[in-house]
Amino acid sequence: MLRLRELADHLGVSTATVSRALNDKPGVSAETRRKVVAAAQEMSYRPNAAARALITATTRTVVFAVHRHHFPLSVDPFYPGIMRGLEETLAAEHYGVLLLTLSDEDLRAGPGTLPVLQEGRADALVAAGPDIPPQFILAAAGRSMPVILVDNALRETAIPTVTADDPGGCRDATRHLIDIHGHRSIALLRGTPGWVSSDGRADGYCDAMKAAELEPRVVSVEDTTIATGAVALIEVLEAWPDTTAIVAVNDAMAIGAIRQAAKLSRRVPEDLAVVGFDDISWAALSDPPLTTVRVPIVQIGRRAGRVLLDHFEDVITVSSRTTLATELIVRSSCGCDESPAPVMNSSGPRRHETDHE
Amino acid sequence: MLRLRELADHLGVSTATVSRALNDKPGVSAETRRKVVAAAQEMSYRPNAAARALITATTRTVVFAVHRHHFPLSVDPFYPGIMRGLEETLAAEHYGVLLLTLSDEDLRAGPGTLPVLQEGRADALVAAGPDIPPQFILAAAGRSMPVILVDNALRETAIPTVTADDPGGCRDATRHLIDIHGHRSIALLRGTPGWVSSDGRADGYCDAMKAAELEPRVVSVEDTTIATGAVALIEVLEAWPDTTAIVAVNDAMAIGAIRQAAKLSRRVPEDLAVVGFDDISWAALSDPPLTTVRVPIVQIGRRAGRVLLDHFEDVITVSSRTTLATELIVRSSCGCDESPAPVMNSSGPRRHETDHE
DNA sequence: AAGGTGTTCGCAATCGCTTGCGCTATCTTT
DNA sequence: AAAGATAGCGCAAGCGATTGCGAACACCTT
Repeated sequence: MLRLRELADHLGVSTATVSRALNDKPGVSAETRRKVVAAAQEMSYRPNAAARALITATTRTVVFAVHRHHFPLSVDPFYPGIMRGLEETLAAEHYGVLLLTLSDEDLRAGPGTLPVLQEGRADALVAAGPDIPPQFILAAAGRSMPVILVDNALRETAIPTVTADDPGGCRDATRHLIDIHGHRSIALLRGTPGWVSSDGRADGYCDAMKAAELEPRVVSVEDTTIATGAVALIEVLEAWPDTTAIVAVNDAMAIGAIRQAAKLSRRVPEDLAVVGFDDISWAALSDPPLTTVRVPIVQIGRRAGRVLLDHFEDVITVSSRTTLATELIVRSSCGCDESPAPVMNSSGPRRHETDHE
Repeated sequence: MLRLRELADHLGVSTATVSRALNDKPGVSAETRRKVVAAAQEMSYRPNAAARALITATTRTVVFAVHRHHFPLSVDPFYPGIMRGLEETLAAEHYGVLLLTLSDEDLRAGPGTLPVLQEGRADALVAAGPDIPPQFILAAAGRSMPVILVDNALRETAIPTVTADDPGGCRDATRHLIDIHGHRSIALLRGTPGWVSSDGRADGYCDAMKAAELEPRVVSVEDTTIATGAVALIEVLEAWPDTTAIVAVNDAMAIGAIRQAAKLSRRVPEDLAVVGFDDISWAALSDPPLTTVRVPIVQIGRRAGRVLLDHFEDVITVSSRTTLATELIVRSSCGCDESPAPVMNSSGPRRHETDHE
């Protein structure tokens, strides 16, 4: 491998000059800079990352951390999609993304035991998903490593966050059932409380119901899978037999509900309208095709990347909580015969952010 | 951050001794070693990765490269699953895994333009998938960076490889249709020729057919999606209307075929038996549930990790081509009413490998 | 003509760790 | 008892980049 020294000797200048020329630092004449850049290009010189990292204390690497059981999710490549978005935008600036899958053990032991986070191998941590415990996140943030959360949020902290507009998306979906199809008896199938996405979606449902002066009907179950979706539907129909429409906090539960409805010989959407959330790839392929709320998975990752790049560029940000718009994807499981043009989330793209300096 | 120097001063020994003690190098008494290790633990000392990398010319990092459009695949988290397996086993030895998603442009330009591969930021490259062009792989391997291929292979090279037993799996699936269900008119739905997985699976199908003295019926289409599966089925039925069973090279095509069969009012499995390949999460959920061949996704990644670790441990390997066993998962789309115990791939786990030294 | 200002560039220190080599003390051998 | 072998440890030289500081030079200003 060609070293800086050799390039400098070849040009008859000092390493200092070459370094400054290549890094766009002042103190080099335009003429010299041109020559240096040309020679570097010509001889295909690449700076050694380790040497640079040693002195700049910066690695151009960020860690993407996610619960091991959720990468990928059994049913959907949600976090891989986010990671890909992150990698796309960071790679453009020559940053790399390290994957770190966390076992339950790791989460209990905290970030102190993870070499990747401890040996100065990364400049920042992107923690994905609501099941990374706050104490883990705070411990990582405490070690003066920038942390940013995706598909998660922590109240009472200044930790930057990128999420989808869960409340808005679920509000739109619920409203669609109320306004377009005239449903009055709409139940929510939700998962584990405490997860920000589930909570946000539940809030959106309740908002829409209350705005229409309807009584919310909520069933909570552990986990948000096809199996629990089926169970939740049974509970709903026992508690409120007159229910005509279902909002599920994710597509897996919605599909579970649809399958359970078939077993109970309730036709979807004639007897029971169903809408989901996420727009996983199989939503379009279920029978009937599932009306759902698309979350901009890759864009979440991209935006997280942008936030980080701003941070590295010394754009000092006091607080940064980004919410990305969702999109209602209308298919036939809600009773719409043919798909009209997609309806944008009424709240539109939003970014709550306070930039300073 | 605590430096080696400070630890050494604290103990009243030299940095050399501390370094040797911590790295299990000879030249330190058991007693001193004990003390050093204890103090390091106590003061939670972590070596600086950059400094170490600079002198050892080794980074404890490997790159996982995959085509950007395939991470994740639209329908299935195949490569994320492999990456997770890779990360799991490498993390145990304190190695990190960098994700690199390659655009078509990157693939054309070659590895020379990618900072992550050029700046000495990684010790090895794991290239995933059949659509990374040979020239790209060879160029990367040429730069004295170890390369290993997963879900791909290159003839006439010594590049280590980890793949699933595609021929074996497809042979088993085909045999199942012949031996258990007595089918004689079995067609193969296959995708783009040249992709090792597709080719291997097609070979396995042909082998089984020839062994039973049956005429192969093969339809090739571009791409292996639900849509092309449907198209391929139409072609099959036009060419051979008496076909009673279908082998598809992946589950997406199989599901496409099942859906198309429904449109043509052929019942599955009564009029047409269908088997797929991959066992994606939705195979069990399709209607009818899909008989398919499970490929050990995460294990492929794990094995790739092991091969790399061996390499880093200076286990010199002349050639290494690992084939992992698949498993036939019998569900009702092939005509089996209830699922018997899963049938192991008859070829069993195999590893063609020549270790030297 | 002397001094001031500004630009361009090189010297050398530094980042935190590893490791070859040499020194000392202890142990074994003849 | 002298000489050689061995083990344990420290000194100091790197690894390949970045960067503060001063030197050299050109160009103005008084």
